[in-house]
Amino acid sequence: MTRKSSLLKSEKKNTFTFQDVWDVVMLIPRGRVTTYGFIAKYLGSSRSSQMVGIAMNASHSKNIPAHRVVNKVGLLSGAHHFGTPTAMQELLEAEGIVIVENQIQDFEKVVWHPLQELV
DNA sequence: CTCTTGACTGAGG
DNA sequence: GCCTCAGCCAAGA
Repeated sequence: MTRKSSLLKSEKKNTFTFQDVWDVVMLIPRGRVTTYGFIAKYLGSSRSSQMVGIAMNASHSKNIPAHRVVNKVGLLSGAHHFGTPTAMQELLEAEGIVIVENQIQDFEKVVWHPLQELV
């Protein structure tokens, strides 16, 4: 069917819940990272990247590899929310990622694109 | 119901 | 590269 009309009107809200974010984060391969923006875009709301960050804040005590999510330039913007200021960096380094001054080196080589690689 | 809080991002200057 | 502004919206108080 033609969904032209249904797209013009809101056929479905492009919202997502914390659980949706966590589901995607758990798919990030070991030794790779992704960004808040990519997750938001994958979930159909590319401008809601900040919601992804809030979801990460709520992921404490859960089995979520939140350390594999960084901001668009490879900066460990969420490092402060781990137990110690260096916990996030140490987790990433344990997976082979090189970090200098809170910034991932060779970011383009380790970033994981859900839209491309998750089909 | 209202209001605040953000681990963000893209555009414009 | 820097800074500011506005859009985005779930969750909790």
